[in-house]
Amino acid sequence: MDLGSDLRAKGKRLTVQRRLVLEAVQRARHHVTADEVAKRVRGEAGQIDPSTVYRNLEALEELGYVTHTHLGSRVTRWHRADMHQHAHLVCRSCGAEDEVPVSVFTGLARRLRTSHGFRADLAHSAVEGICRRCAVVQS
Amino acid sequence: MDLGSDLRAKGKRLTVQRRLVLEAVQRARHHVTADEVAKRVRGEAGQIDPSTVYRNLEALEELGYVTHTHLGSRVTRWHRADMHQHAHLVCRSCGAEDEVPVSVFTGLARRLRTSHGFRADLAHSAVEGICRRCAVVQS
DNA sequence: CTCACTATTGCTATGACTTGCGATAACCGA
DNA sequence: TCGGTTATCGCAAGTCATAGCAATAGTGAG
Ligand SMILES: [Mn+2]
Ligand SMILES: [Mn+2]
Ligand SMILES: [Zn+2]
Ligand SMILES: [Zn+2]
Repeated sequence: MDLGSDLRAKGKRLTVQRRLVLEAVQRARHHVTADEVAKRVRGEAGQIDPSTVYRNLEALEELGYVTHTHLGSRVTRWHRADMHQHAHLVCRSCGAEDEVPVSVFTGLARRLRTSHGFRADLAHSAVEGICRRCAVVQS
Repeated sequence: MDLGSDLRAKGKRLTVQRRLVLEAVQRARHHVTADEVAKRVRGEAGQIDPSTVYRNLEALEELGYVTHTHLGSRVTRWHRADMHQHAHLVCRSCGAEDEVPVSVFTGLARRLRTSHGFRADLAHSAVEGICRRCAVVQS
């Protein structure tokens, strides 16, 4: 299915801004912030309002074209939904980011599923903690 | 040790605002937002600036008097540090919150510790996902 | 008790969103 | 192709949290 049909099937519309926002996320190699998406769109086409970017990212997420994750800072990161999944470890002390495969979480995910009926998305928010290097220094 | 000595031992000072913020968190039965702390302080004493509340919560956290966690809505919740630990499950669809004992996470925590040297604080951010009831409805 | 030092306060500004609203433009049916 | 319906847009205003700065007030020394 193409974007236009997908959108209209949900009573939504394919606007130029929406298409540009999706293309900006898809062209990005890694996760991007909403502000970076806006800058990319402005470089490609004309002006676009920040609120339009936010609303379109949300709409595209509902359709399953993009997703977002939360890393340590207060900014949300967006990326195409078909990218390989991985979780993040963020050090509370030095801010270092590390990636781990989602397979590390499958055990816990299954446990939450069976004991609470809860389908957890454990890669959605970064795991905070103390990294190896900072642990050594502090002790 | 009392609050004043604890603070001065770290080169910090015991101000009226700081004491009021701590008392507000301690009197609360559950976790409270910074804004709720501000309201409580204003009810008890006079005016207090939001930024002062935020800075004092942070200072009291460094001393180990309070902690914070992140629930679904991106709002930070504060509570006294000596409360019993538990993690949160938040449903992405209906917003329902559920509590689970931290013991559910010890296996994963140990694994991250041995394989990455990372001391994870898995109860710090709520786990997002789909709750049992919403999973049934959607399928 | 008095005073100098400086941590902390209140206020203002900035950042990252979020929301309400009137104007615009997709979309669909005739 | 045209016109009405209404999703979406841009803009203004509001929220939560953080940061810079001058005025204020804990603190410890004398
Ligand atoms: Mn999220
Ligand atoms: Mn946090
Ligand atoms: Zn670190
Ligand atoms: Zn639910």
